[in-house]
Amino acid sequence: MANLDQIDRRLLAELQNEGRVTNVELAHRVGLTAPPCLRRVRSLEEAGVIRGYHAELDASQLGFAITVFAMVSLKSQAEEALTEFENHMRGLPEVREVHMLNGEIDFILKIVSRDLQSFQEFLTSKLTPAPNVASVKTSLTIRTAKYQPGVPL
Amino acid sequence: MANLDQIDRRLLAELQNEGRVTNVELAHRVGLTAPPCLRRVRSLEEAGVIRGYHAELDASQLGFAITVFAMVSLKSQAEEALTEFENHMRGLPEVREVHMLNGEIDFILKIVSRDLQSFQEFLTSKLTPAPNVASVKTSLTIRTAKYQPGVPL
DNA sequence: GGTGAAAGTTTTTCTCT
DNA sequence: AGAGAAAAACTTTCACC
Repeated sequence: MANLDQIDRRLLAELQNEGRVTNVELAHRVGLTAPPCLRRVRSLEEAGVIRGYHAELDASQLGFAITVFAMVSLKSQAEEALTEFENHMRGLPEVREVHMLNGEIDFILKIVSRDLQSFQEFLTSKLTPAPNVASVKTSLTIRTAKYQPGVPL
Repeated sequence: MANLDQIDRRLLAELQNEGRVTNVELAHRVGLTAPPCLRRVRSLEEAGVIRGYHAELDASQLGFAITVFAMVSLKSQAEEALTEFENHMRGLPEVREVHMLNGEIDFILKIVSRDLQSFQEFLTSKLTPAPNVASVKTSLTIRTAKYQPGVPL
């Protein structure tokens, strides 16, 4: 775990909220001048504390009306079976997130599709037949009331 | 839904993957010069197709070891009860995502905490006593095998 | 680890097509 | 809408504290 001071934390909080803020503005907000601020950002990127930057897009305006959470149980929980399933999921573009959980459900997936039809097609032809799958329960997202990716800095 | 051509889609795909790419580089990748490329990006921001930019941070390096999915059922599904619950959740920084679902479970929440103790504290003192909550089932994330926020452009 | 100034890029505006 | 040139702003390096 990286050694981070208060300035680093504020800097990361700013970048998490506003990933394209300019370095001068960022420096100003955290009380530094531009060069040391940039050095800190670069070093946080190097260290992998900052994993990358992403534009957040409006799925519905792009024609992706359907967001689904799928709870998946596997037939075997052997490490080999788990990683085979994970690798398979990495190859499916509709599957945006794969989280391995404790308890009854082995994985929760976040799936984004254009419409119900293409989701059903995906479910029956791609997800259910994936290696080791015992059961899949899906829930449609009616609406997303809060979406603040990241950590509560 | 916005009128988007192929150039817009490629541009959005690039920004979703690499949110801090420079405008000149972005222009080059989509086959434009810088000025029209910037005009397109600004207009997509204006239209809300681009909702914002975020740095993706490594939660564990920042001392947030615990990611939990909580499945919440409410006592009432009247719209007023739903929005009251949602508004309450918006005020809790540990709760990063709130998705309303169809079926048995009313909401799925993504919660990020520093450790098990602070999560338990949060669960018993903040989440379970929230207005209208009938039941909460939580699952700890063992590992996240895929995390590609956004849409499959 | 921070500062100030200078050099190199990039963003942004303007004008033209 | 897109292109090229010019102005403004930002990033990045350097020498110094």
